[in-house]
Amino acid sequence: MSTRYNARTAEPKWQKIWEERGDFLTGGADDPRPKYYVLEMFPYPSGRIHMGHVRNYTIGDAIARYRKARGFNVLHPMGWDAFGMPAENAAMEKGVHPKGWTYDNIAAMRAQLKSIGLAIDWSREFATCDPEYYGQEQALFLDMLEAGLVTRKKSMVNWDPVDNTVLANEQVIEGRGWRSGAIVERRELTQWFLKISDLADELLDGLDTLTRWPEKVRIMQRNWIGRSEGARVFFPIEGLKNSAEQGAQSRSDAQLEVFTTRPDTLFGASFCALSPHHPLTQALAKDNPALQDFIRKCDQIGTSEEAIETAEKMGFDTGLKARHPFIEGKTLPVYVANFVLMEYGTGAIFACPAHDQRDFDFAKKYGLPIIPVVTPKDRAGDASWTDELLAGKEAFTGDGVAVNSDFLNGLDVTAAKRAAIEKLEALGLGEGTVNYRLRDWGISRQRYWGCPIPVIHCAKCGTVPVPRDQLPVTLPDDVTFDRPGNPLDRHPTWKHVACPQCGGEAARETDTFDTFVDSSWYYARFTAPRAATPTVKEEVAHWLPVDQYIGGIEHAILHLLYARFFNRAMRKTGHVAIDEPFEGLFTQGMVNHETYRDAAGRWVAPSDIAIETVDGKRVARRLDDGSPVTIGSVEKMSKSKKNTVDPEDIIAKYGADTARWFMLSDSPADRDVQWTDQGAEGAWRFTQRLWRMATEKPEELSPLGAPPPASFTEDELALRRLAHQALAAAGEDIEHLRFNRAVARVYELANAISAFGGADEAGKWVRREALEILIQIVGPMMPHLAEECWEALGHKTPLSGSEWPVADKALLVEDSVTIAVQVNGKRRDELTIARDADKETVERAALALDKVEKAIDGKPVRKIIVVPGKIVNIVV
RNA sequence: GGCCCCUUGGCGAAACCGGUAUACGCAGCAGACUUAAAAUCUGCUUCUCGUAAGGGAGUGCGGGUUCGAGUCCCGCAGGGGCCA
Repeated sequence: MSTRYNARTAEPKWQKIWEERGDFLTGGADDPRPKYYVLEMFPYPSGRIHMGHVRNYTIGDAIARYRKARGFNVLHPMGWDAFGMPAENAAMEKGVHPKGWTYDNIAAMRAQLKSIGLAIDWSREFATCDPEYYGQEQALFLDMLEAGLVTRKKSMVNWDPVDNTVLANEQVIEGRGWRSGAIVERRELTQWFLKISDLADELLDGLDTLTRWPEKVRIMQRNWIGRSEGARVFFPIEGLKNSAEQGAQSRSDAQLEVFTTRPDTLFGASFCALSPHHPLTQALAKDNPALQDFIRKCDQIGTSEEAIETAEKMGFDTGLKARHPFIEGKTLPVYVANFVLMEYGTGAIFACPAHDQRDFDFAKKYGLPIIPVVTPKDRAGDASWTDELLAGKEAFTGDGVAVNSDFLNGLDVTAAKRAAIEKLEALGLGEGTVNYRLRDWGISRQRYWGCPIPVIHCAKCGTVPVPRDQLPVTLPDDVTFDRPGNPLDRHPTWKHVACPQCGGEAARETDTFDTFVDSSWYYARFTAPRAATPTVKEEVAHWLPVDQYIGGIEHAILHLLYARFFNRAMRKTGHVAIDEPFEGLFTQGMVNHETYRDAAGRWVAPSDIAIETVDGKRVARRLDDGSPVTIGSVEKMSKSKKNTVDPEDIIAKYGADTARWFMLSDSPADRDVQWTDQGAEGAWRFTQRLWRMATEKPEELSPLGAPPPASFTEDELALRRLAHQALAAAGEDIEHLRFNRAVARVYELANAISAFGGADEAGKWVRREALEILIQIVGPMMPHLAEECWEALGHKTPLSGSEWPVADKALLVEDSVTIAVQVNGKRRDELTIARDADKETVERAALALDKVEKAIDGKPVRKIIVVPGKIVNIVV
């Protein structure tokens, strides 16, 4: 019965059986099995899955199936990150309603995901745009508002003039909006914020507990939080003209408050600088057109730190003088400078040009003094060093010894910082403090397709939360997208409501949440997706944290930091009982593909070309007109470069299992993988080979359930050992997401079974044992094919309902081992010897080898190192 | 510029705690089967000297530690990521 394996009929067949059996429905809280929660980052419903999804969900699926077979009660849900701008863009471009567009896309993508054969509990599915979900999100927000975790404040925002919305700093890439690509502008708006910076230390310390996270991600988050210890220093100001300007000070009696990470360099200070948005700057600008002009110029640079960093340093001398806290009678000029950020520290700095690059550049440009106060340790007392510094282009920012610094002289940087802070505190002119790069999370978006912020603005009562019994605040359906701006704001009736407190005329908040809010708690909602409260105590206690979270590295900072914060905020408001939501994190690599361009330099899709090998070189041509195509570099699959491969085409041609197998073979899951036709062909060939092995010669297999034979030959024992070793190793590999190694084990075992000759009863029994183990290992990775083979072998219970086999420990260790024999660290021969042979026996056997004797060449043996089971090294 | 990571055959890669480098796959070559092709099966495939037996070199480059280094340490080069 050597027919071809037909994925097109087998895959839907098993998908139906799994669904009917309810194999992947999660067991209740009373389920005696240990819990295992595996979650992949839920997709945005763009309408079509791409290869990145296939990789992400195949990895999670293999884990889920393996854990289930190992006796865990597995929670493996799926949902949709369904709010966001593409739906509104579609509305503007194609005139379809965001809601219809989104739910249609969800239906299409759900069908595609199902065709991959994922072991998902679809009964828990939800979309973030379901009112049942976002209503609970509004309830969470009100709780956080009450708990003081939310604030509303004026702030400078990144305004995207094309999308007409506020962007988070992380959404600004190289000064442009991450979606529209428009150059971002600065604007001041009143916004809702979640107070993530209040939890900066908690979030930082928590990173140390995340031992099952990639070190890389933890480092990125640590840098993002950017904790820096330093000092606040108060510089008394001279030359203020009127009290209005004094009133604008951050401290009374005309002091300028400055944050610095280098209080040890105070003696090298040569000027102070204010941000263009500092209150004092604003006050001074009121009757100073030149300064107003200067501020405008600064704003044109953009808001990103990078843009500000790379822009030419510009300054405006205010004419004010700041008194040096340590040096009696010394004053520093006060500038407004474009490189000082209002959002970092206090929006004002003192500058020490010798030891800060930006200050250095600025001082050179405006001819301000450069006073070195730290010298490198090996140049201490070397006068020429100062000349070199002044002549050069670079500030000295390293560690060294303090000089020209009065009471600090001779101290290293760390000690000098401490001493400077102590002195400032004694003088009442400053104090040690901690500053963070992390800023509060602005969550207001001027968009329609998002979760409405559940507050009402009343002229009399101020900002009033929407009463709980009026939740959810749902989006109106009758909106138009014919104009830019927020449709909620211009809706004729939606925003007009009575104030819940005084009953007077009031207006709803028309901003909606940043979609990162939606994705910050969906993992918790999956534990009780239909509950009338955001979470259910028993369910979150049972299921959280997520045991294994899987997604792209691109979310290393944004999503993962927000979710960690949100989870803490949920804990403080009584919705969850743990700090860290994701115990294990795995970041999978991207799917790449070669790129192709035609003679005119236009990108050409892989499906439009044919590749042949001519004289050992790969040559590509267009399929339609045969014109030559240049083969370019391998890059991340993207629509713009047209180097995508549609999963649907692959599934139609080879079946889902082939695509899954390809995704798990070869490259480690955390590295990028290159999609190639040959690789896909290879994966497909293996599916056929496995099917042949399971079906071709049933007469060479013992009947199902036949009793084990009394004894085995050496060959039989060898195959049994290999099978059980592969089983044990592959289990370990899958547990640690090392699928490429598990795949290699599968090939090894398959090769051994094919080469196995045993034809007697014992041989048939061993062949069946090995084959069944092979198919069970393959099960989590190519589930449909494995089921089909399993059934062909006579099993009545599907693999989806079968337990993972237990490897026989006695078969995992060999009786004899082959070890290498080295002479002076150089391998000369190998030696097969009993595993438990003692040192002396091994030494004697090693010395008796001809090649070893020859290599020793009569020289005296000085030492023999024996590592049991590994190696012998003879030193002569 | 700072922080972090990576570099192993023609290619993707493996090598667990410092112990036989290149498992497994892809591509390639040779052969079997076939009228022929596809499919399948068998063998070869790090480089180098040699007909062979056998020898030598070899994990980006240069050093070091060690009986022994792809693995640890120092320096350099190239590539990538994040933050600037």
